[in-house]
Amino acid sequence: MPDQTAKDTPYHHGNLRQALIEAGLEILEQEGSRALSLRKAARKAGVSHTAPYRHFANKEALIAAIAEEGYRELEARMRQALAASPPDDYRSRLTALGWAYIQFALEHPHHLRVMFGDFPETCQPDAGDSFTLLVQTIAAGQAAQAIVPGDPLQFALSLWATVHGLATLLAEHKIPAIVLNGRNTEEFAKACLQIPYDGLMR
Amino acid sequence: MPDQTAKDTPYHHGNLRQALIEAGLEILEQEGSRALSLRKAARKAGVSHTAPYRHFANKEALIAAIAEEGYRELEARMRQALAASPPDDYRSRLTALGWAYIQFALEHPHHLRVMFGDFPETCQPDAGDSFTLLVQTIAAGQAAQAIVPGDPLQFALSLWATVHGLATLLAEHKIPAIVLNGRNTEEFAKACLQIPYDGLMR
DNA sequence: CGAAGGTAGTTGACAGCGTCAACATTGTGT
DNA sequence: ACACAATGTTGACGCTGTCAACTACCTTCG
Repeated sequence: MPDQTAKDTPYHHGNLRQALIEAGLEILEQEGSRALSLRKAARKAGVSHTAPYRHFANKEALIAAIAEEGYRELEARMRQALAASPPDDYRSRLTALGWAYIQFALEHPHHLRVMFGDFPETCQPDAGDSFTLLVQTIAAGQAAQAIVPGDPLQFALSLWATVHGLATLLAEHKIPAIVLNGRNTEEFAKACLQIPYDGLMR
Repeated sequence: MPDQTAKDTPYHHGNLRQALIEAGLEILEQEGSRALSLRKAARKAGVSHTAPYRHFANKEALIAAIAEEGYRELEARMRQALAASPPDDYRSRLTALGWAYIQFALEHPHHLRVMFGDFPETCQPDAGDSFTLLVQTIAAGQAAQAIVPGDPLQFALSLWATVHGLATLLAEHKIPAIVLNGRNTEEFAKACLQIPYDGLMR
């Protein structure tokens, strides 16, 4: 679907803010983060090149909004993965969380970059809910005597780092081919996660 | 030191390629990756705005060269850390490798972003040597019966992911303040690393 | 109903960017 | 000495983010 023309846009767009976010998302998927520009998003939404400034203070603000969209999607996937995994098998539950994260990264590498890239003000609170999900899972595992005692925040961050590192390295194709060695990405990634799990499980 | 003027630059610069890399590095440190431009680097090196094209095919090529510089520095630091740690204590050796990586990330966050960012063609081979260092350390630990048997490449990647994830999250200030909780970054990061180590050590 | 004012969108301008084509200068090898 | 290759310069193009000034529409109050 090409750019909007002057068909159904009677001067006032209706919901330009959301349209710009979606246009930006499309650009991201199709052309990557380098190609993401305010003007292109505006063109895609069928408005003039400065119309976005009525909804976003600057380019960064649009990017931040796109990133937030990503945080929401990521959290939804993680929540879903958790709901679909056995309630008592904490290793499975943690694996499900990690794999959901990595799947998101593989399907939307550009979106991930925007979420965790250099764009400031996109700090903690955004990924906070997903992180909390991990902390709670660990705490539950500890309550069930399945996970070693210790600061759940510390444990969560360690696992988060492993998953996040794996996700970004996979998404940016920074994994040496020798390491992957033709293996299925899913089985490979999950195998990587077992190592810290072995350190946490009892 | 401001831009070069027409003092000591007798038309031919002498070693413009390296000068541009260093100029780019300076811009990176001082103004971040968003501010890095061919024209600015050229200005800093005291040449016209298209002179860089005699040494780099395009902006990406300059960035790739800067990234390579980073890979070299990172590898040097890791090698140094390994040399300075006890030869038989494999937990210490792995911790030293990880902490060297994280220190580099904290001191040069923008450089790290360029090394592992979206700039293509900056793939595996570059970080390869540092990665090999990790693989060798693990293999040595296995030979000494200090590390659990298993594919050292797999183990290395898992640890790499943890360290890389921690490094990027710290560098981008994506660690929720609650987690850090006023703790010393070094002790905190090292504590995070102990979890996968517990899974690997015997 | 009609004027007032705010909200949302437009036009035009500016400087900075990456890149290309054409040209100028310098060093080198025959 | 001269041609040639390597290196650097000038000028142009279209793209970008952003600002200022202007315009169209909606709402709301008199």
